[in-house]
Amino acid sequence: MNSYVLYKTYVYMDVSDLKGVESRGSMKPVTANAPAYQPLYRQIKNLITDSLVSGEWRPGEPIPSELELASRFSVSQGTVRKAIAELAEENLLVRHQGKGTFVASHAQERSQFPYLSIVPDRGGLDDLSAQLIELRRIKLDAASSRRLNMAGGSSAILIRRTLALNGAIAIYEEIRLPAAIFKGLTEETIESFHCMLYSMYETGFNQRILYVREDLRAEPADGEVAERLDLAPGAPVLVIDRVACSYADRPVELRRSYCNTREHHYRNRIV
Amino acid sequence: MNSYVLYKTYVYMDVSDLKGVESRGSMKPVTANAPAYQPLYRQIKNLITDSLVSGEWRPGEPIPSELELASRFSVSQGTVRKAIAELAEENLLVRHQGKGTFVASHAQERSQFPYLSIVPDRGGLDDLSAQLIELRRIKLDAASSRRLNMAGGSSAILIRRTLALNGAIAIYEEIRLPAAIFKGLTEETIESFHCMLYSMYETGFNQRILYVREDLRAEPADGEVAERLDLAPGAPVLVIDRVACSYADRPVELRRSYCNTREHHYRNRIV
DNA sequence: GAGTGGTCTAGACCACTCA
DNA sequence: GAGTGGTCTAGACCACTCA
Repeated sequence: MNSYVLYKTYVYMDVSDLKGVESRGSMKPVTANAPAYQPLYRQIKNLITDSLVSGEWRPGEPIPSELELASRFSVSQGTVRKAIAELAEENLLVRHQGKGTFVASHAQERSQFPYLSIVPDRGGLDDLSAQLIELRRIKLDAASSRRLNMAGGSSAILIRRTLALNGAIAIYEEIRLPAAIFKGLTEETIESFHCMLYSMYETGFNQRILYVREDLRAEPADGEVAERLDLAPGAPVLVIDRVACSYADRPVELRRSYCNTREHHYRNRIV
Repeated sequence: MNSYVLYKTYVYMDVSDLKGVESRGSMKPVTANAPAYQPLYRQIKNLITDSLVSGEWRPGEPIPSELELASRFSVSQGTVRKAIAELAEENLLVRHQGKGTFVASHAQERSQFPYLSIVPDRGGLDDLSAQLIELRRIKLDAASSRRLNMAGGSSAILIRRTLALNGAIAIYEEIRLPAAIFKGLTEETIESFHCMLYSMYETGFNQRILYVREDLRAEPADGEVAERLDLAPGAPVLVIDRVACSYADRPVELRRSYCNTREHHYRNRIV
């Protein structure tokens, strides 16, 4: 178990317990090196997050029960519940009444296509398939390096592919992955996970995608894009620049998607 | 005060209190006409929502304190807190420690430009201004009527305008509002609220926008769009079709925005 | 100092799952 | 029936705001 100190400023304490402690019930840290004051449930939340990041509990696995964690951390069940509630809200954990609390996993998610916002204009999305064009090593340009918090010229893996929605190719995309994180990734690995890249990141490389940021633009289709999407050169195409992030806001994937929006659109809900 | 019956299936009850009551501690409703079982805090949440919809408490105003509501509904403060927490999560209420809980209002929001996802490629958005082109009455076509849950051919108000971001026109948009809801809306009303339409809906017409759904496409700019946005005819433009909804998922605005994305983009975060 | 929301505890019981 | 998460209560005290 990790070692840690909880700062219970709310707890009833005899003054004799407070030897060497400077403040009590204040916002100030208890010792000079201690982190700034946080409510207990947030400290518990951070401890649980540490265990998730370290891989003590893996995606899909159950974490200890609320009562067990309460006993481990010497707090009430209610405090553990509040910590877990926030983590569930942020999609790090999933709770199932009667069964337990589990580490969230793309492999067993309600949404079959996580973070795919492109949908057919009419009817639902039943079938998604990917056609790999190539996978090769590259050196990152300055802008991409910066977006991945990496040094300029770092090596990366470039994946190019098209996606067919309900059988019709609608997306061409280029994906850049830091080589340092995705050591040993091959075309075979990708194919064994079908098109579920985020399941593969999680299972194969312990990189769980928690959220993505996207920048969208309308641009004219160029040579290869136009060809892949069966568009006339210069025809409008929806370009999506994505950064996918893991724990602690760490960016682990860059993706540029070119979407033919003649029979599809990008669906979004705000708030 | 509204009249209501709370179903406390968890409460200690003497059997003598249960005359005429069919079930106890089960999922079945207590009477034939009663709504399906819900936890107490959700019943409280619905009662508070009713008061918001009816206008008992108006945007920006404080609602009664937690202890006062707990006493009104004869439940514990914790149960009221849980109801309020969900409403705050859904942006219906805003809590301020030490001050109270307030009905959320676009007029006093952290974000100055609610639901505006278009941002400049470099630098922040400091200044937003609108140029009204026209406001006139129209009959809705079939598709628009359907999206607003209205009968075909209903009358509506059409607003056309451009938006300038940091001084440069980047958006041309057409807005359709049900005439039945926005009776008496004039150009002067809009101008008195500057470009803050959602503040106007809220203050002038008691329609608070809670969320929006958007469908995005890349399309070629046509005559007027191209002209307004200073684009060559056929140049790619980002088209956003929005439905803005109020309480109870009621759609109250249709908006089609054409965005020049040469120096701006649509920014989104998923999960 | 009075009043507000925020945190924390302890304990009871319900709803659900699985063996 | 044992174990899980979910709801609800009562009560104590903290953090913050305002007069």
